[in-house]
Amino acid sequence: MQIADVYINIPVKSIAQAFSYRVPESLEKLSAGWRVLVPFAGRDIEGFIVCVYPAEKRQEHGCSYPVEKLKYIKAAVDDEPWFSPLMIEASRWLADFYLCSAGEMMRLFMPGKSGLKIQMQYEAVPDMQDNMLMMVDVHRQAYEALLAAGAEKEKELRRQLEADGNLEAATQLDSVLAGLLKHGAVRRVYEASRRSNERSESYLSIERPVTAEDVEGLDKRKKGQKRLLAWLQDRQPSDGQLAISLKELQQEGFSRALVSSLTESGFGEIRQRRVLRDSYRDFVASCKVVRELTEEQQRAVDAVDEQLKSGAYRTFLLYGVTGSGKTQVYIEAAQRARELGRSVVVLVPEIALTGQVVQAFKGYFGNDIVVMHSRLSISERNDAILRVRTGGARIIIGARSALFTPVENIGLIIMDEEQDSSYKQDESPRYHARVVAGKLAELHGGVLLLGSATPSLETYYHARRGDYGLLCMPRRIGNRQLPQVVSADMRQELRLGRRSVISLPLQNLIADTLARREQMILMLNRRGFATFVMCRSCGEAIKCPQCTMPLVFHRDGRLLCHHCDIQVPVPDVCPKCGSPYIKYFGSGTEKLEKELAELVPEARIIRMDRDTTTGKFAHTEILDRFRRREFDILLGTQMVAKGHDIPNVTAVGILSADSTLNMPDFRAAERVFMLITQTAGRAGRGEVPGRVVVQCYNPGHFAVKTGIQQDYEAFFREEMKLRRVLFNPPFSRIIKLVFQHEEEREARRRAEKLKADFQQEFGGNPLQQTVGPAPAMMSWLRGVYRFSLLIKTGDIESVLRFLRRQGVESDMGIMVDIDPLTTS
DNA sequence: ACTAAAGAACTC
DNA sequence: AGTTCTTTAGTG
Repeated sequence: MQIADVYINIPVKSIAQAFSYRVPESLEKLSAGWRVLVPFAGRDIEGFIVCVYPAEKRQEHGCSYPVEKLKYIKAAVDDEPWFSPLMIEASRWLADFYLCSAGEMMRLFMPGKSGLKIQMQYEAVPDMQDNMLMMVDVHRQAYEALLAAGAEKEKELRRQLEADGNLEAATQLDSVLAGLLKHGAVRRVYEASRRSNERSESYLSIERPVTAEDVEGLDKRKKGQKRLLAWLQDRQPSDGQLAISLKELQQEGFSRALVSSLTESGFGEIRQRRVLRDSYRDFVASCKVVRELTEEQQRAVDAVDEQLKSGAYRTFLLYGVTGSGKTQVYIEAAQRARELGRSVVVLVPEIALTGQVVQAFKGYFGNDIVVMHSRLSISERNDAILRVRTGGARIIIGARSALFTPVENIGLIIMDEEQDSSYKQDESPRYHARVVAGKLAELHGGVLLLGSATPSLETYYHARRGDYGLLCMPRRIGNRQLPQVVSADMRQELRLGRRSVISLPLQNLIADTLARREQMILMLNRRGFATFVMCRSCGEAIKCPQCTMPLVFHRDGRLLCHHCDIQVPVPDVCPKCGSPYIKYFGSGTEKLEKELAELVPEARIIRMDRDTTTGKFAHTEILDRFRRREFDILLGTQMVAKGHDIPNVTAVGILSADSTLNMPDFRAAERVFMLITQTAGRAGRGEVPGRVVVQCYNPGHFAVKTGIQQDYEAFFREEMKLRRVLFNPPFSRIIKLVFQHEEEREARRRAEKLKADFQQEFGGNPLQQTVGPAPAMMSWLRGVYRFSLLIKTGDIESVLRFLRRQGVESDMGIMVDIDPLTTS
């Protein structure tokens, strides 16, 4: 008798452990990595097998639960294991590190949260007609309907009862079913179906070569068929086997009816085949294949190549200024990995940037490419996985979730713009793609290549220490100049009585750029119209009812919470004091758009922020239209600053470069520096040198200054001094714990308790510090008070052990964030 | 004395 | 999370 240890696919901390099941003889093929259907707590649910062993070895696997009491696995979900042993190992390690369950990590390796759709149905137990309960009409009607139908979902049963005219039974179906269940006249059954839906297409198949005689031999009246057959003869592949989809034939002007009549004349037949959806299939290469590398590029590629050949894991930082040709290095490195028969994962920070990388890679790798990100439908992702598994594509391009493509033998993981904050997942499990990529590369014996012009402090620190290989590319290709950046002091603007969002220097730049018929980008890092709405009588800002964050006014008249997407009607009077004096403050992209339209009515303006980029390709579409010069000005949130390369853009305006500088967060300066350099880097990608205006309130701050000078090294030196003094990363690592409880006092008390235990354990050790507890970012969220406690540590392993001992892992009231992006 | 609702415990 | 077991409040 075989026993399987199974993780249940429910993201709940309290059942984050393996449960054992007996493997039925019919399913003896099962091993670690299979997805299965198991009975659990009175229902059926999906689980992942992590281990299979004979019943006699039960003791060794650490549990004395009697074997006879174990339930049987019901079924397998797929025809093969879904998770490789390596994926399970990676999940285990990551779960240990991020203090979540291994099952929760494993879920990330599949598209959607589960592979099964499980629905509850009701089934009548036969021969219960004489039950006392059946004296009541409604019960009898429901029972008989179920008896006639077999098993049915509640919805279907209700519809059935309505159709039969048993309206009373239909309306009280809930309690009727509860009664029937209790008396054993009805039982619940669970129907599981696979979640992926496969798409197929019809195609014309002709298995023997079409000859000129065939075409001639057709009846003279069959003109259309003759034309089609002749066309097919031209398109004939060397082996003579034709298989062309009806859709393609239709596009060539051959109707379905015509194709059928051709088959009736004895040529081929119409068949069905599965198609693997790929919305990026028709992307064309954006540039011609370049073989010549600069000396710097060549050195970088050689270093990666040598490491790849050694088969040992190592991380490299490709530290190259904007325009130094990092993409070419990625392509060459990927080529080397593919030559060794290994898979490649290419990560970009934003889904919208995948298209661009696909275009860059297409010319070199053709259909060896597959795209993977969360905006693809689950079915599309399943198709992509199948393409990887059947060997059709081994270069995976996508956003952070692409890391979890179930793929074998990864030789190279590339993370472009590695400093980008979107590499951190902001919901549980709160992983950082850099950490996951590092672990995967280590387990696969591969190379992790981090690329950036302005690396995160952590990464650059490790590269300088020699933990990572450092590959520098300080020169721009063709020695193109860096853009000229000037600041506009918004305090002075105000002193001169100028209250517009757009400063005079920026107005001049806009006018000049338009006059020269060049394009420009404006970045304002807040969407909406007015960023907060306040009562002028009592000073109260209108807040989100769920999370108490201030609401943002949008031009279409909606009040939105940018955190939980809740929509609230705009009040006529203050909800607190009843005063009608409600005023709108702050400016977002919508207001900028309006002011800009008034300032330069002749300019063609397009806005890009989360409100205008809802669709899968909305983002690419806006950029493409801008690239085609349908617009003069692209304005938007920081998404306009990320990675794309538009040659005719010669000017950039950053509207609020340092608005987040005073946030109580140790990364505030880093964020401001990155924002300025990244955005400024959009200017002057073509022949004309770029010009940039940075509007700010703190032109003297070193992050603003070094940002304007685009001097990463200077910023790094200055910021590292502060980080060292304050024991902040990279000199320490931070763990954020958020304690949540309905009672404010209890939330605080539990935070204090953990802090006391921590000090008991590590007290006096200068490398083990706590900060707080303090009210968390959203101190009240959906009826729950939140307090956060920070741990700064020089020895994260021992802290993780301590937290595990404290039961943090399985405590629903504590949210853990390792290496959080913000500390507030 | 019995039923419905609310809360806690448990899930191989 | 969802089911079932346990306790408690509610009813005539």
